[in-house]
Order: sequence, then C-alpha cells, then structure tokens
Amino acid sequence: MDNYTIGDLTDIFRASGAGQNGKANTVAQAPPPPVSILAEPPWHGNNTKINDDSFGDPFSDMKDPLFHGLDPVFFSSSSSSSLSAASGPPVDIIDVACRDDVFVPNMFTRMLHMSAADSSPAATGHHHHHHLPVSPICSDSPVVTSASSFVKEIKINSSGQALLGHHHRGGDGAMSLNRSKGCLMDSTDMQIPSPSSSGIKRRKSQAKKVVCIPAPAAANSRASGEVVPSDLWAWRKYGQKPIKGSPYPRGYYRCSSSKGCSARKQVERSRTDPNMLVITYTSEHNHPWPTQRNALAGSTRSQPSKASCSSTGNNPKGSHSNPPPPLAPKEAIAMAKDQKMETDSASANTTTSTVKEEIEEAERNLEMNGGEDFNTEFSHSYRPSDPEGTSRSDDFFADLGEIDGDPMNHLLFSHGFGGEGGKDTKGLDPFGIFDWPEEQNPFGVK
DNA sequence: CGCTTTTGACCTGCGC
DNA sequence: GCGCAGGTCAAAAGCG
Repeated sequence: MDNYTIGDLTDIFRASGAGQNGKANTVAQAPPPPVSILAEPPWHGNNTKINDDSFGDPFSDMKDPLFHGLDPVFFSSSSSSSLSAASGPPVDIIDVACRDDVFVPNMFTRMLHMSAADSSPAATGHHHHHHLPVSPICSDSPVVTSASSFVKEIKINSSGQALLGHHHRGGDGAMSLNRSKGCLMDSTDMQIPSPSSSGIKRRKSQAKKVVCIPAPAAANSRASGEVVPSDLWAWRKYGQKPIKGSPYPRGYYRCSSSKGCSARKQVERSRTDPNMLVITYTSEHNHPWPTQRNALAGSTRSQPSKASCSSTGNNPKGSHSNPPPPLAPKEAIAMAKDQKMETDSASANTTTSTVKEEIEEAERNLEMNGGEDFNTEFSHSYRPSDPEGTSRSDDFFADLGEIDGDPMNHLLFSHGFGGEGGKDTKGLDPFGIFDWPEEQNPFGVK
C-alpha cells in the first residue's frame, strides 16, 4: 500500500446525521443544516470500507470532542447551498494520519478535511465542491473562492508525505498544489508533517488533525495574549516555540485530563490570516472525557511582565522568543465561565434550557445504546462521563458537556444563537466571536 | 495542595 | 559534523 486514502467525511456527516437525530442539531436552533447534502456526499460511498478495511480502526467512528462538536458549526451555519464565509464560522479541519508501516488505531484516522473547494475535478478527483465556510487559511488559493470551503482530503503516501499540502518547513507562504490530487493548501499554514520531517518520524503511526478556527484574540483577550478556544479536554501547556516563517509562536499542549494520555495539540496562528488559529491535534486521548477539569488553577495568573517574556531576540537559542504574545487557552474558559454564570443567574437563556432538555433526552437515548467497550464505543467513551453525577458548575465547558457532552457543539451553539445577541450569546461564545469588531469578524457575526 | 503557565535548556531529526 | 528548526523537559512561580 503506497497511498493511504484516509480522506472521508464520514465523521462529519455521520455526526451531522446524529444531529439530525436529535443530538447535535438540537443544540442550536439554527437553520437546518444541509445534511442532505453533507450526509451523502458524492464521494461518500465507500467511506466505511475505507476506514474499516483499510485501517481497521476501531476508533474510526470516534468523534472527538472537537470534531464531533464542530459539525454543527458547519451545518448550522450552512443553510443554503451557497454558503458565504460570513454565514458561519470558518472552520477547517484537516486530519492527517501520518504513518509509516504500521497503522495504529486512532480516533484521528479519519481524514476530515475541511478546506477550500477545488473546482477542478482533475485536480481533486473528488467532489469537494460543496458549501461550507472556508477559513481564510484555505481560501487563498486562486482556484478557491473565498466563500466556499470544504473538506479536503489528505493522502499520506508510503513515505509519509502528505499528498495534499506537502510539509513546508519554514514555509514562505506559497500555496502548494498537490500533484496527485491537485488540492490546494496553504502550506504555510498547514504544515502537514511528513514522517521524514522532524518530529514526526519519531512517532510512528501518529495521526494529526488540523483544525482552523477563528482566533478570537482581538477584543476579548488581553492585549498581550490570545484566546485559544478550548474544548472539554484539559490541556496543559508545556512549551512554546517561535516558528520560523511565522510571526506567531506555536504553543504546545498536552492533555492533562489523564496521566498517561498522549494526546497533544499545537496551537498557532495562521500566518496568512492572523484571525485564524491553526490547532493541530496529535495522538488520541486514551480516556473518556474528563469528569473534572480543574482547569482554572493557575490559569488566571497575571501575565508576568517579565522582560524575558516581552523581549524578543535576546534568546540565545532563539527558542521561546515571543514575537506575538503567548497563547492563553484557558482564558476563554475563564471568560466563558464568568459569562455563563452571569447568564445562569439571570436565567435568561431559556433557549438553552430547552435545548438542554432536548439534548439530555438525546443523551439518554445515546446512553441506552451505548456500549461499554472503550475501544469500540467511542460514542460512549468520548462523552463526558460523570460517574458521580455531580455537575461541574465551575467549568463552562463542563457545564456544556452536561448539556451535550460535546464542547464544540457549544461553540457552534453560540453561532446558533448568534441572532440573539446580548449577554447570552456572548456567554456562549468561547471564541469571543461576538466580541470581535465587526470589521474584524471573519464570518460576519455581530 | 494541586494545578497551571512560563521559559531556558535540552533533545532529536534533517539538510548541507 | 555542524547548524538549524521543531518538539519536549523541567524548574520556577502564580492561582484557586
């Protein structure tokens, strides 16, 4: 096997279907997503075979909290077949499974690849010409309309090279045209690592998932920080490095929900569009969603006004210089938390309550059908577990998890309520989307 | 106390 | 072999 076709929208569309059945879509009372389009994409035919046979991936159906939750973003924001970027948050998802010879089951093995619509059949060989908002990251292509977006497929050949958007170490911002598929990517933003590139070769069978999301740094973050949208997982930052060719540093996070969890993510701003965050997920969680996050401890420390922090260029090794300020992933949580508490106390969000009931119902249904085997029932294991039945009122996403168990749903969720405006909307806006100055808002959310 | 972030140092792979 | 770049470690300090 020389080429590994992992690309497939199954997760997205399946999740979408789930939404139709009452889970995701009940979250946001938004225009019904064009599930009909998405649920059966033209290339949808053999995805099950691809994923099951080609990879034997028991996690292939896994919806990680982020991905699963992202679906509504697309769908709730795509009420017509000609979505504009302004109709919803531009979220690109790229799932890259890097492997050498051995495939390790991984929740990230699906190639969920939201990206620019490539209108050239010869180029794609697929029909990713549908209508999802595209992030600026993937919209730079001359072939790509800025208002279109879709799931792009990345193939990893035997040498581990991403056939779409090859790794571009220290990239120069040029778009790379995939030779085999013709899909366009911004190699500057999407540094699809190949096993031959540093850091990847070390980890065999490592799957990566790249998600492009709006970076809510503008208004609701401190002047020197960024807000990295958080998900239900608890992440601990363990490093930050300046990336050559990018004015923005890359933050390294690992899952702190469970010891021994190898899940990691990297967060950096898009070079081509600072309004976008590129989050790369690596490895999978080996545990259910955290029941408790204790994410606030130490997270709100005042930004140390050290000279070492702000003075760039004096770093002997050039490491951890901070062209732009460090990322602050918990900031959003803290803010969202406060905002949520406000909302709760005001009992203002009746819509949320209604939705919550619906979702709880869906949750019950799901649980009834859920299995016990973590390896095979990620719908079970990748939901927030709350064995003690205690609520986590101190955690915004945890609370959301109670509602849906899917943090990103609520990110989208906020979009679903985008029209409601006001405090509620803001409280459900971990991205700070609604805080964005209108002119800076990449998707026109006011 | 347990968690977090920060950040300099270190490690590793790659290209020349 | 060397330098570069990316990724990780771990000590220090802050927060709830």
